[in-house]
Amino acid sequence: MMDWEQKTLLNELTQGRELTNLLRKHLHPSSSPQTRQALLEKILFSYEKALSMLNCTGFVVETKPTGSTLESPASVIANNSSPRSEGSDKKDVIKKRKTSSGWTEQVRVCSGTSLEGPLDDGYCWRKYGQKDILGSNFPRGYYRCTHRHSRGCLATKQVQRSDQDPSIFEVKYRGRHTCNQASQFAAATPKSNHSRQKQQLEEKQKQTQETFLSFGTGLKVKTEELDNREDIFPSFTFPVGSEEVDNTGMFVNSLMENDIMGNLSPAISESNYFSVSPCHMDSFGNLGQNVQTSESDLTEIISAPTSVTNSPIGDLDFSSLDKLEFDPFYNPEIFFS
DNA sequence: ACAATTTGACCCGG
DNA sequence: CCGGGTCAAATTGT
Repeated sequence: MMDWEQKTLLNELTQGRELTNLLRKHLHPSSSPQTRQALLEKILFSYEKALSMLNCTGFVVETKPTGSTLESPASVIANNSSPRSEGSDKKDVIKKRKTSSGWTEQVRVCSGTSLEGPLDDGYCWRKYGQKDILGSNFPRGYYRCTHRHSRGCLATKQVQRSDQDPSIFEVKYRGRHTCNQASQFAAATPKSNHSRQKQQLEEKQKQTQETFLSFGTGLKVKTEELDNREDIFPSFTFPVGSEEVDNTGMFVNSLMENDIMGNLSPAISESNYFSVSPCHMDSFGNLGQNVQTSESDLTEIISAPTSVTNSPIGDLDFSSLDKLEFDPFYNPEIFFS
């Protein structure tokens, strides 16, 4: 069977096509412009994601002129492509990934004296590894988005404590979170939907609150950007981030240079739909099969693994979602080829 | 019981 | 061959 990424990719492209077809249908003047707009956004998102998967090195989405261009070689991080385990597949596809992909950004965070509760960026991370790095005294932790498999979220990060100043943690992000979903409707279970939404809200509040808190306490934050051009995604991807470092019980958090409160500025044209949103959301995203043995993600999978129907990432949370109503189209109905 | 982390093995590029 | 990244079985946590 194809590996997970391939499948996700396929889903993405397929979805893109279907959405485009839908858009064509809705080209009639009778359709609302909002609908069209929504479809458009989705399509673009699909493209974006697909491209990012294919080309981890350099998809640039016309971002703001951050100016700073880091020439630093940036750590080279190879892409995983689930190597072993499926010895069955032969020559096939996409194995040619650029290994020198850059990290979306590097953030150095110094947590002040006070370490409050799990300051977290609203994303759910799952640690999948830790390694001692030769030059360093402290190990490096590897995290990936909890919803990697269930929603195809490719976000990843590394956290490493600084040698010089142990209170500083360097956090590198890679990939963008695609686990954000709106779907106030959708939801297979309307009942739990409510509580979930509530949760979500709370999360958000907590988050902001905490963030502010930490600022108040004099958190020192420094960020640097790795060479822009190589960025898979522009910096607005991670408005606010934070991390907790296991054993030590310490926390780090990171933010982007100029925007502290998710105040994603300028040039982000229409990208604001990447608003920070917590990870607990309902979803119906799925990712069929080949999830096989792998962990708990299974529990999140709701719909049938039968095909490429649903997008693993589900919808995006376009800022204006509540207004729009493209829900109807998002049904798996056809979605296939 | 399930979900997340730990940790050594494995893989891959340089 | 080595170092860094990821996997996955075992372990720990909830």
